[in-house]
This record gives sequence, C-alpha cells and structure tokens, in this order.
Amino acid sequence: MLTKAEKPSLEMPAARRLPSFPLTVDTVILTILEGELKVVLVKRLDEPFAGLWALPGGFVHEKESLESAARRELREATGAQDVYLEQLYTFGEPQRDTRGRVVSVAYVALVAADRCPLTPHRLEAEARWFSVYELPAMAFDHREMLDTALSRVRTKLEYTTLGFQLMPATFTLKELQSSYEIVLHRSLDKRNFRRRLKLLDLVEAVGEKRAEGPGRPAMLYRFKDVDFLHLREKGFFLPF
Amino acid sequence: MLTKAEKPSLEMPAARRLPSFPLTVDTVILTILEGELKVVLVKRLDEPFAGLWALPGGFVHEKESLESAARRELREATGAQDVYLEQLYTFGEPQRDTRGRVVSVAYVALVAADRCPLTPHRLEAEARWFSVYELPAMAFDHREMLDTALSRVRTKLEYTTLGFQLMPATFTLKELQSSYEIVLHRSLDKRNFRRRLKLLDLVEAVGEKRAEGPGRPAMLYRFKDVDFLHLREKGFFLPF
DNA sequence: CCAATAGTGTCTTTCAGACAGTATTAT
DNA sequence: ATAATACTGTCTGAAAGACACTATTGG
Repeated sequence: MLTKAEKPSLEMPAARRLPSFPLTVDTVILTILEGELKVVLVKRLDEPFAGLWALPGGFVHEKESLESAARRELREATGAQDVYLEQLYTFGEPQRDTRGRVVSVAYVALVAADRCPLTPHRLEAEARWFSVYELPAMAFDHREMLDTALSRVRTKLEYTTLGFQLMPATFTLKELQSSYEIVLHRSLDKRNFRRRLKLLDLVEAVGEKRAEGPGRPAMLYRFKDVDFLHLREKGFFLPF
Repeated sequence: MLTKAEKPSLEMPAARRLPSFPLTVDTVILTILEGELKVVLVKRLDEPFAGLWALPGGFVHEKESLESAARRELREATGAQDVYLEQLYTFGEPQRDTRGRVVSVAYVALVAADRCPLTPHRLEAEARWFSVYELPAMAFDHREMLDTALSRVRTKLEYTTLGFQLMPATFTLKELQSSYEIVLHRSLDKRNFRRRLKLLDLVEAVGEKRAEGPGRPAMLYRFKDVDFLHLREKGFFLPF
C-alpha cells in the first residue's frame, strides 16, 4: 500500500498507524431509454444487502485515480467509454457501510442512448436499467446518491451543454426537446425551446430524416463545435 | 480501524486485504477582512513541504464523519463554530501526497468577519489570513483547492443567499454590497444592487447607524428569515 | 383530402444594465 | 455653505413565457 519512500513515510510519524479506510467509487449512470430517464443498478450477491440493488461501484485500487476507478466501473457495468463523467459528492458517514467504515466517492455519468449496450452485464451480478421513478429498494445510501445526481444533472442541464451527452450523433429537435423534458420531468414549449437553441447557436442541420410514422419528416441536427466564449457571454457554460 | 463485526468483515472477503488509504480533510476558510477576501493558511512544520503554507487540514479520525472532521479543523484553525460549511470536492490523485497515497476531501467555510478570532492560531503551526490575491507558495494541490473554492463561492453567491454568511448580524447596504464586490472581484451598480435586494425581499431595516465619518449616516439592516419557496420562484436558492 | 407530425412568429412581461440627481448629516 | 456620504427612479434592451397557425408528408 503506502510506498516506502526514502524519507518521510506515512507509517512513521506517530508511533501508532494512521487510520485509513477502504475507498469505493459508486457511479450513477444515467441515460434515456424508452422515453424514460434510467439508471443502471446491479443486484448485490454478497453481504451486506445481498439481494438488494445498488449503484455500480467498487473499491479504488492502489494506484488508480478516483476518476479512473469510476471509469472502470462504468466500463464494467455498461461497456461505455469516453462518456461524460463528473464527480458528484463524497459520502463518508461512519455507519454507512455495515461492514466497517468505507468512504465512497460518487460520480455521475451521462451516456447517449445509442452508446449503451442494450443489456449491460457484469460477470458477478445481474444489472438492469431502472426508471428513476420506479426504483427498487437500494443498498447503502445509494438512493441518496441517486437523488443528489438527479438534482445536479437537472440544475446543470439548464445552464450548460450537458444535455448533449444524452443524444446520439444526430437527432431531431423533437427528440432533443423530449430528452430535456424527460430529465427535467416537465414539459417545455416547443417554440420557446427552439428559439433558445437558435439564440445559443448550439445545433446545425445535417439533412432530413425519413419519416418513421405518418406526417412530415423532421430535419436531422447535430451539435456544433461550441464556442465557449460565446456561450459564456450568454450565461451558458460547458458542463465541466 | 475496521470494526470486527460479527458477520461480514472487510478483512475477510478476499484473502488479501483491501487497499485502504489515509483520508484527510482540508478546509478553505474564507472571510472578508480589511476589505479583502482572505483565506486561512497554516505554515507546515513537517515534511513534506515543510515551511510552505497549506490549508488547515488533517486526518479523518476513525469514527468521525467527514463534516465533523472539517468542523474540527475549522475550530482548531479559527475558533469559529456553527458557520457555513460545504463539501467542495475530493482530490485523490495517487501522487498528490509525496508520502504515499492520501485522499483529501476539501470543504469550504465562510465565516463572518465579526466571528473570526483576530489572529487564528494552532498550537502546532503559525496561521495567518492571506488575501486570495497575494498568496504564498502552497503545499500539495492546495492552490487548486482554493481556486475550486473561489469558483464555487462566486457562482453560488449569484443565485443563493450564501453572501449572508460573510456578514455580521447587522450591516449597512453599502457594506453588503462591498462584500459582494470583494468576493466577485468586480464592482456593482448601487441602485441595481438595491433594487434586486428589495425584489428578493432579503433584508429589513433595524435602525440607524451612527455615522463614523462625515456624511449622512446609513441605515442598519439584518437578513430576514427567508421564505424558501418565495425565493425559489424568483430563481434564488438557499446555499445548501 | 385527411390525418399526423414538423415547423414558425408575435405580443407581453420581467429583469438586467446604464445612468444622475436629491437627501441628510457634521463641520 | 460645503463636503461627504446615503438614498432613490427612469429609460432601454434582452430574454422568457404564453399562445395558434401554416407546411409537408403518407395513405
């Protein structure tokens, strides 16, 4: 564990050892699937809370950064790589894990629907997408983590380009608006939504979509390479 | 360290022990003093970085929550209690501490100028208030922590009642505006500032202030018990 | 031509930003 | 009366919110 460095070592200073704690990362992985905001949960096989559902997470390795650990969990749970990942909050109540004290650094990830393996799975445990409005009983303080994540994402959606992360490469404006509505859990006015998109100069048309059902086909759009300074002037930010 | 619980224990599951890490909390303690935004730094006596200045911090005890640990550090560094304290970010790069891997949970505290002991001191080390614009070389990644804290505080100042925390119980509108200007590091228009205060219904007059210098004396104000729902309607929030 | 969905423009209100003069006090 | 500081009101432009009709397609 601690490197036996030449000069000062964490083992030396006091006669007694420093208290140290196992560290975990837990990731709140969100996507939009089937018109709903969904989160990945895995079924626990081991105690404590065996049989309950939990956020994908695991212990931080010796020489791994926190974000690397979170990305590792993300990859194991969904196969997704290079997706948006943000540190959320650190949960460290002494009693939060019944086995002993474990501190957990929670992360949020947003993945685009088209980059999610349809059924994420790990070797160790069953994993499923759950609607954030139809959640099973959850282990540890994972429900609190999820609530914190939703609150963070909803706030940031309004003044950052975070929403991009949930979309496939091309999409219709209707689909984009739906995503916002699903995350924010309220309806938006179509004209006002589009007016604002135009004002912020966030998207550009790429072609026409063949209609899937009846009715006029919608234009396809993609996100433009955003001009950070331009956005800031309008009180809009990148999500990091 | 880990409780030897009856059933599952963190020592059991695998044959090899789980990696575990010493955890520290570091607190960015901000106040307004002498017309400047200041932060408490303590001079390090021990390696690593002996002689450099650092944020007040220390190891998390066995059975202490993270916030308790931060409050303990806050109390040791300044004597302040019952002040605003918010978790900021967790810094966990494997190489951030040269002694070995230490993960640090950073907190921000805002203290009112009249609640700061004039010269904070600890037994172990010299402590001083530094202007955030005239900083000495700092240990570890503490400079990054401070920058993160400033960014957080500035953002929250604009849409929360966080600014309250920097003020004494009563104050003039001029003083309040000065505090905002000092934190935000830009000047504000007096009339627009007051208009907004009135709109949000944040303060109430309590009497008159005896003039200290020449000129018309200013009214004294205090913060009202804020109506959370009312604020939310106006896009304003409590700071937690 | 009908059903279904995509796309667009205007009015009103609110709020932020820029800006200058009056009021009260001590000397 | 003068100097110093406190206090206040208006105009303008930008953006948000509310709201209804036209356009394009397949059947």
